Amino acid sequence: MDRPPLTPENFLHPTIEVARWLLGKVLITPIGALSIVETEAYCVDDPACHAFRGKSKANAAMFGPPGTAYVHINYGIHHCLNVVCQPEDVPEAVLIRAVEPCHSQPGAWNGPGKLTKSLGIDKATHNGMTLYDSTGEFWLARGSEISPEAVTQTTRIGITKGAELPWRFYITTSRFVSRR
DNA sequence: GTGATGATAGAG
DNA sequence: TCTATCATCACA
Repeated sequence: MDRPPLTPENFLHPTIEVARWLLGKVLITPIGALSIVETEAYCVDDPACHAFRGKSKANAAMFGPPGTAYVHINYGIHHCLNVVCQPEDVPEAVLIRAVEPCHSQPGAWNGPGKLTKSLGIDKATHNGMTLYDSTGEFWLARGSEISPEAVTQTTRIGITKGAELPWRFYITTSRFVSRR
């Protein structure tokens, strides 16, 4: 199975497009290959974005170079995995909300909190790592192309600001999306 | 030091 | 629909 890794310039397109484009791509993890079925975009002008109010220690990774992992904790307990887009100092990212196991794997994959828990991702060890290094434990690879009609675009979930922005994408037929 | 906030999950 | 729960941030 030939899966070339993604490259940093893949994340230099507009964040919304990257969020859409990331569907069907493959996340390689120590416990298997997972295809991405649900994403959300967070942009610099977006009030829901953690970096909207400026740089801080917690969101510093979002200001990093494209293809960096930004892991944040919300509600004190849940880790969320993002892929940083845009050049350095432009805090935009795509939240990976759900993945679908390529093979049958144990664990829950629907929902950003469960996803990172199942993968053993935590902020201390994974925040700021690159996601295009095929020698690492976590990286992104090309997968099947998803046709636009197979994708549903809708509003984001679980936020109180900017909730009307239709910046969430998921594969319509996937059973692993966290919510329709 | 104190209070507010939140990109969730799970229960009712 | 409602809320438990806690890391992090803003402010004093």
